[in-house]
Amino acid sequence: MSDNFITEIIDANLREGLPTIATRFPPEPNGFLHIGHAKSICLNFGLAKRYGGRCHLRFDDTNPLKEDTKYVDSIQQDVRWLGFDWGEHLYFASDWFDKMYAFAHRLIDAGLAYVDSQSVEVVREQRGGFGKDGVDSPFRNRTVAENKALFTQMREGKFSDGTHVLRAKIDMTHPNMLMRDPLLYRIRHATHHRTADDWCIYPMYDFAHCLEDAIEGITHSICTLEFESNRQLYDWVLDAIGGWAPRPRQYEFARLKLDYTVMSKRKLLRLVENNQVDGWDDPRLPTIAGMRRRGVTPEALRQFAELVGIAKNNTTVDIGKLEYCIRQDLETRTPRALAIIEPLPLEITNWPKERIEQITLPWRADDPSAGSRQVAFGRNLFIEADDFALDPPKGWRRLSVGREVRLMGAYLVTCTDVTTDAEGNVIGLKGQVDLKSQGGAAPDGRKVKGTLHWLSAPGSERAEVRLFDRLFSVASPEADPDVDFIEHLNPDSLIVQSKALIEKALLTVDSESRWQFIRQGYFVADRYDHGPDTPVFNRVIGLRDSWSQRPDQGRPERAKASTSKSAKKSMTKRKPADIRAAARQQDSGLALAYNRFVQEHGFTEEQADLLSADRAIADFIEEALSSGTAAASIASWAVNQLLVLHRQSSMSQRPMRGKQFGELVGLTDSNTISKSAAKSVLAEMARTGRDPTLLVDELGVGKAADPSALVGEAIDGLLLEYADETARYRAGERQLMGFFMGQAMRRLKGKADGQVVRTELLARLG
RNA sequence: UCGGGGAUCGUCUAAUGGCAGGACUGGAGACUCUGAAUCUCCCUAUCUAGGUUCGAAUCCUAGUCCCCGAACCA
Repeated sequence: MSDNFITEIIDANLREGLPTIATRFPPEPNGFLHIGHAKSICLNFGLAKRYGGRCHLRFDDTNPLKEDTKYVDSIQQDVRWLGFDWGEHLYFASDWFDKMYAFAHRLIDAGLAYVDSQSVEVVREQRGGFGKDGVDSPFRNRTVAENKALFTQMREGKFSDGTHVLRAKIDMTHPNMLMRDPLLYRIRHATHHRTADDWCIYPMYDFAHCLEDAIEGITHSICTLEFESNRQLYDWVLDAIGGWAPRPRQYEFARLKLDYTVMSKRKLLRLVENNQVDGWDDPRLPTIAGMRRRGVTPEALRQFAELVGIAKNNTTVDIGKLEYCIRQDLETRTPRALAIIEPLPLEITNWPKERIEQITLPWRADDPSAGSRQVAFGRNLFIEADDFALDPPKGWRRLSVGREVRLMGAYLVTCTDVTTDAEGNVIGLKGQVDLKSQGGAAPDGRKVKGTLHWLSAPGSERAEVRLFDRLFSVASPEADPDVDFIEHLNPDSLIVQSKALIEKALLTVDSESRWQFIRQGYFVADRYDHGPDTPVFNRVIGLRDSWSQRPDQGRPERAKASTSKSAKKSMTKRKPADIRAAARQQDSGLALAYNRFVQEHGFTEEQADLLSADRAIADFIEEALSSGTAAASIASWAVNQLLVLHRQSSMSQRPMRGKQFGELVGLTDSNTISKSAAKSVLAEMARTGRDPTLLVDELGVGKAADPSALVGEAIDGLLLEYADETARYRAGERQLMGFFMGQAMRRLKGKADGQVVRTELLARLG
């Protein structure tokens, strides 16, 4: 697995002393896994592998109404097929129901949870909305004893569904809707697929998931972006209970979206239930089971996950990338076989009727160790209907009347005659082979560009071939909210060719064995329907074809102009400027500071605004101003350097004093140190609170007595060491200046001005 | 309307103040007993506007656009 923002976090955690990592893949057993899950599986298991940690497979089975054992089986099968192993770490959320129940009691004891006894509708109503505060439930202040008694009775089955819930006591006016007293437990008299009727109350996701992680010792709980808001609640629950080691943390990445398909369980389910596809493992579906049946390999899927990468951008991956991974993987692993999808008879008129010649063809032309087999050649042959043209276009290399092509591994043939039916369709060809061209080589060395695959009547068998294509005919079937995605189904996503021909050797191959049908594509013997008497092959993916134009040659149709309601209204957030103004309104000290900054010290209004929104900063600046350094310099440095530090950790928490900051800025004003040197001094000063003059000495960044001599010397050395780059620069690669500047500045440790260095560099580079 | 995220080639993804890189797609060519594969070359990007800096995709400010969140779902 390559680096990404999560591996960076893990690297940092490990450096800080975390002994090992544990991740988990936590599907709910209520549907089949799809390629989006594959990305997550590769991430979680891949991380565990990379860092020598572990990855749990955990079924998040907290909702008995939706879940079923049949899904837990299929999910395990899919994960294993993808190539991952959870060892002994197979868990179910339901394994921890007892513990969770006990934790809920602890929350009640701490006064952090209460039993509410209102209807769903009322609870929803009270929650408020975005920008609209919620209101407290009348049951919010029940006593601990009351809550404990009620919750115990809930567990004992004294109440019917929907009469009571356990809620966290947080804040009904919280800006994050999830924090408005979220539900922790609800009553559900339902039989659970594992715990049967042991329970009639079940924990909600936000309460259960973080506890599952904590109980199992998960260190990095990785989920998709839509759970970002849930993180706050995740942390709340774990902190409220406390005492975790390791304490799990949640991180979110962007889930996979693909062109020309849909990924949500709901939409997939609709396709399955409406019989628009043939079950969850229909080869056109992006489900793992479907892709397996389609003939895609786990290696290709893992390679795809790797190529797509892990980030936080909301993106849609070009399905061509998946197709590339599939082709690349199959290219190296499949033997080459002959098959004709739409046969067109070709009679070799100069070949004796009874004569059959066994032609030896290698399974792979590039690898003799792959072996070979014999294919019968005779008078009555078939070629691919597409390989003949009545009226050949420019550049046509295939067959046409009067043209010569090679029948792969056999003979050169010239078409002499064509028969058509009443409608003008070609129904048969006649031709003559050059009998001296056995093996396919021209006796006189003449160039024959076209090479066709072929089969003879006695050397072939009928087979069913299923040609799959993209499920939807547009790139973003979900883009337009006014059009049902079903409307965009590609009518040609499945074409069954029952009169295809395969060479005899393919009759006995195993189900799920994969082949390249030469010049056609990659095919797999169907996992279920294929057998010696009923050969059935699925086309995994066609070969790349730079001759015939794909139907979607041009740019894929991207999302139509999104006219959804949510897109139209511009979401204006509370602006930082407003927050600062509000701070000054609340605190007259800040307002006064603002005025002083502008009137007494000549700050620009923008500078004054930025520096007077927070007491720690405003006071710090006032102190810096007392150092006697020019106010303009202080303002500029404060805005551009100090605020960043302040954001990382408040100035009030730092050992550095305002006076020291003022002095440092003064050192640059007086040209004692360069600005870049001052930045490194500032970093150190902010950390340790030591005096700037001291640090300048210690870090050795004071300006040299004769800077240009020092600079010249350094640059001469540089140009010698980087002769290549120097030559490239002189040849015109001016963007290398940044490289030279970087090297020079590093070497000079800030003893010189950037400006001087640049001038000298320019002079010497010519 | 409130809160949380995100904007880099057509697509996905790097660059953590110092040569905007890689992959897919697309284009051109070479080779070819698969119009495949392989090889070579090429096209194309830092959301906008200001600022700081010798130097900004990266830091500061303002703006624009996109995504997610108000199930007793996960």
